[in-house]
Amino acid sequence: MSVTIKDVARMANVSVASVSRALNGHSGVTAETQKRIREVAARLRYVPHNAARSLITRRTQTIGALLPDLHGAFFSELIRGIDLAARAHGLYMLVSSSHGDATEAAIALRAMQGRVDGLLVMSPHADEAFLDENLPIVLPTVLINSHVRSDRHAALDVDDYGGARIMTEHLLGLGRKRIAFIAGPEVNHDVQERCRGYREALAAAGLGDRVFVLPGDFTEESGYHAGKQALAMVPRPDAIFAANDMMAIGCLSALSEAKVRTPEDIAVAGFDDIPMARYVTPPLTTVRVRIAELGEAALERLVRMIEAPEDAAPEPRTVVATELVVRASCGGNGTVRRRA
Amino acid sequence: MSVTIKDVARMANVSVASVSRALNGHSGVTAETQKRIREVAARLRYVPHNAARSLITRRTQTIGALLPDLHGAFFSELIRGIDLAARAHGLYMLVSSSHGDATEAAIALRAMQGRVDGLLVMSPHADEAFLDENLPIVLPTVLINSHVRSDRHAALDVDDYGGARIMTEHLLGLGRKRIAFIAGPEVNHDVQERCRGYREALAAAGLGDRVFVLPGDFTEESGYHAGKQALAMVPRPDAIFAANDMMAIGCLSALSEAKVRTPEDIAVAGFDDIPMARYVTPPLTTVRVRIAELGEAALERLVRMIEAPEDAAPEPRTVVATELVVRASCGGNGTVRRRA
DNA sequence: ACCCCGTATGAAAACGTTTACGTTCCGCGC
DNA sequence: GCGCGGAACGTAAACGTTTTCATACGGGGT
Repeated sequence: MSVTIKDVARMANVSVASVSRALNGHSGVTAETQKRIREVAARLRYVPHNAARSLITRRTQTIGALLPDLHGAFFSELIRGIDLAARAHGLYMLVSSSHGDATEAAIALRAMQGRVDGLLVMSPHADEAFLDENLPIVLPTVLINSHVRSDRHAALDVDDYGGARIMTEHLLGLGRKRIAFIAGPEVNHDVQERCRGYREALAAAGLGDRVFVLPGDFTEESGYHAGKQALAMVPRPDAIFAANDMMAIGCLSALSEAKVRTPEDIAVAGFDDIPMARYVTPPLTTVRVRIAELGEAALERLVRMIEAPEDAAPEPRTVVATELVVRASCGGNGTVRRRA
Repeated sequence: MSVTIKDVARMANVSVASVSRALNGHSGVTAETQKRIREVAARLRYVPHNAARSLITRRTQTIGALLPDLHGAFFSELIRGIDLAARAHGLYMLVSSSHGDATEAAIALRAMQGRVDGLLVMSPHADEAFLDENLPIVLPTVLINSHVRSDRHAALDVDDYGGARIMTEHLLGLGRKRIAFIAGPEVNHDVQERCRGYREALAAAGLGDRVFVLPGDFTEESGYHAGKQALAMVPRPDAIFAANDMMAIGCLSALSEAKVRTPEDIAVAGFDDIPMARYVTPPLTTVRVRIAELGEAALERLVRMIEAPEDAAPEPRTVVATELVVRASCGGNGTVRRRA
């Protein structure tokens, strides 16, 4: 059996109330009593039972993170950013991921009830109705990269559109005229925005009839296949812009296999700037997303919501900047251009 | 205010006991009563308060993971493995990381009290005394890659020694005679074991006097510097074995910068088989550690401990296998050799 | 008709905290 | 000397569950 506050109280010849006060640093207890209680607590190795505490205080010092998956560099970085910021606020992080379908996500969401002070949600299933159905009342929630536009939940997005647009413009600026785009999973909100950036950049350049979208699913293999497809096109594209880095890397393999030179014959660009992007041959031009910062920003936002009184004005939807990272795969010179 | 079990009971004209029974699928409640209660609960969007529940059941359906850091592919994979297995058991994962010193780790450890059913610990600070001091009584605990040898806690290790030894033997088998080793942080248990594997393989080959250990700290930069140092040695090594992949990659940069050919002049090998290893030029020969499997195995072990009755015999210390992955950086041909 | 037993249900205790509210006591000003 | 105020401390309620125990009820065996 675990040692409880009662044991400490008995040993120190005080009431449980005094123990609670002493250990939490509240007033109403003599310095010497406090000292005595602290000593007894330390001797007994007393550690308060958090479930009991949060039952009464309605605080758990924990935030929940609902993620679709944990695969790859993106989530790794996201979690790291969240954890970093959480730690700074003395918060812990309850992680739940890999829910393939909405039912699983719903179960996970409900399991968070009474365990967390707030929620960070990044899930393709998290639409408005889903949240209403499963989210108990007023749990502060921040949506990350969600297509949901609600004024009841805060939202934080990556500037996918801006990043894709500036990349497309960069390729156009290098003189490329036939730019193909490798898309990702259709349901993915980021993909849609990236694709939109690509389309609109072309349209703005008067090349609206040169939109070539190849299918992909974010995996290296799909990028490889898309690369093959691009090679089969007549006339061939002179640039390929993939919706993420892994597909761009797969595409590079397809090109080098076909002895097509990068960037001379076909320029290649990706999106995300995963660590690997610097190390492939040739180094990959891409759009950097400061993922850890995204996580940090999301958590900071959540903390503000948790601490804010009811009446607090809802903050506007926040957009996290992306930046263009030019490397050899598109014939650039290695500069980084930041974009708001 | 949140809707509680009492609200459901009142609305359904039953007692809270019946609601509890109905919702938890216990016997002692008519099928039709159960149905009615379920309907009311759904209508009111009732979600049980987990803190209250675990206060009485002494179960939280949560395991804690105490990690030193979240940086890099290793922890990403580890967490993924843990999460995967946890999800299969209906468990959630409370993550705490980045505790720079023992004090922070202790705070994190204590904060887990009453929040988790078991603990996965991977921390350089987690020695026997530390655990005794801060770990409340009988919380089931699995130590990952720890140097602590205790029969009170379960332990799970990567076969660092075996992996390093087989890699060194492989390099020797290719005819390399002067093999340098780039070490990692001194306190790191894995590093020590890897270094031991390297030393003993050399000793077994009668090359005990050709042990060259260069300092490193697991970062790419330190690998780069170690590469420079290796180049300055007379006579030069004909192979460099880095204690992890990132240092091997940094080393590759140093060599290519100095126009030294890999593998013709100097073979290079790493350890971990991070995703990037396949993509660098030349692709990196390395020792694969199935990190996700390590995480899964650790969690499975923990689950067994949680479910096991007190009297259960302690399982022996488990070692997770590594395998040799031969790629171009040491002149191999791309095979994988498994090792128990 | 009566007893008994199993089943459905309710009342209440318990889990370990925090905190509102009393109570005691001491010192101070009149 | 007396009342009064405030500090120190204790008592007990509250948080939302689960579970033990008691109770009511209905039916079958005698």
